[in-house]
Amino acid sequence: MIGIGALSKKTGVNIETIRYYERIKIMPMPARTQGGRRLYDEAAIGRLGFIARSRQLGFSLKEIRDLLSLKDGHELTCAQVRRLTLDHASEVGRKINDLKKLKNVLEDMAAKCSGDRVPECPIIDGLFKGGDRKQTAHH
Amino acid sequence: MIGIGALSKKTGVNIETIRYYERIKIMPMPARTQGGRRLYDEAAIGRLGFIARSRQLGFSLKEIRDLLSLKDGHELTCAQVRRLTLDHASEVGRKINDLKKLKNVLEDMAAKCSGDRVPECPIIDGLFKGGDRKQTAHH
DNA sequence: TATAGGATCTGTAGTCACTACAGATACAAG
DNA sequence: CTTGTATCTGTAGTGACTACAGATCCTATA
Repeated sequence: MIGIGALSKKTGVNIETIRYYERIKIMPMPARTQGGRRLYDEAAIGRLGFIARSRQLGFSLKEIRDLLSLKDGHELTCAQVRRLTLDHASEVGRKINDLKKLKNVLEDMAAKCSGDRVPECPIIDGLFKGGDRKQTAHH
Repeated sequence: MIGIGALSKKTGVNIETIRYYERIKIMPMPARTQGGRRLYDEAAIGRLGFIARSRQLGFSLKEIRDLLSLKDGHELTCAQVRRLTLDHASEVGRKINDLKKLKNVLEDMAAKCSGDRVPECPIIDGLFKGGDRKQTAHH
């Protein structure tokens, strides 16, 4: 049984964030000392670690909730978890491609710029007369 | 002089977002009809297009404000714009690398999963017993 | 000319995943 | 027993929007 500070250190999750997770019910309400401090057991440590690692892998809290519902109530099949993971992976792949294109554009723009103190900046100009294309959803 | 609907169509920026940009003063207050509807001129169309394209390139509204202050008051030198752009590009590069690693982890996890309805899911298990490493800031 | 419908108006609240703060209490070390 | 740190609760702020309610304006058709 450890306190919130120790849990924070163990998992790398901010104290405020741990309390936030409790508030949104992704972490269960922990035991308390007679003085009111939170006390976490092994299960809580494992669960928070799971959440932290999943967040690092870019899963949303909603997705993590789905993942945890498998563990908690066996509501999802393993195949569904696999699907969720692969969907997430290809989403990441799409994001990588978007960002690569983006990086090229930025570097091309910067290459055209001499760095001198000229009244017209090619980067600003380029951004201004770029035509009106549709926006590509990447979030 | 066009209305907000036409401006939205022209730039691909949501009407609500245009009003939001006005509220946070990144777009100037437009002229109005006698009935109170917003009317946008060429300058406004250009400015919103600039903002939209910059957002697509992943610049924050704060960065865009900096960029625009060059155009508005010539407060930034071209060299500073170049710096901003290249910093942003290398930030994007870092993000690409993070995401590539991430994609590998996800795909490795999914590969270990048979897809059968087994009581223990290797993905969930992997996430649970991953050890406690520090979180890498990627935002 | 009346009216139905769309477009637009204002203002506020919700989203996501946190983070920050204020003021009160608990607890451990000297 | 005091001092200092850790934790408590509750609320508000962040960024970049998005959504809604209820009012008003404008236009096209009957």
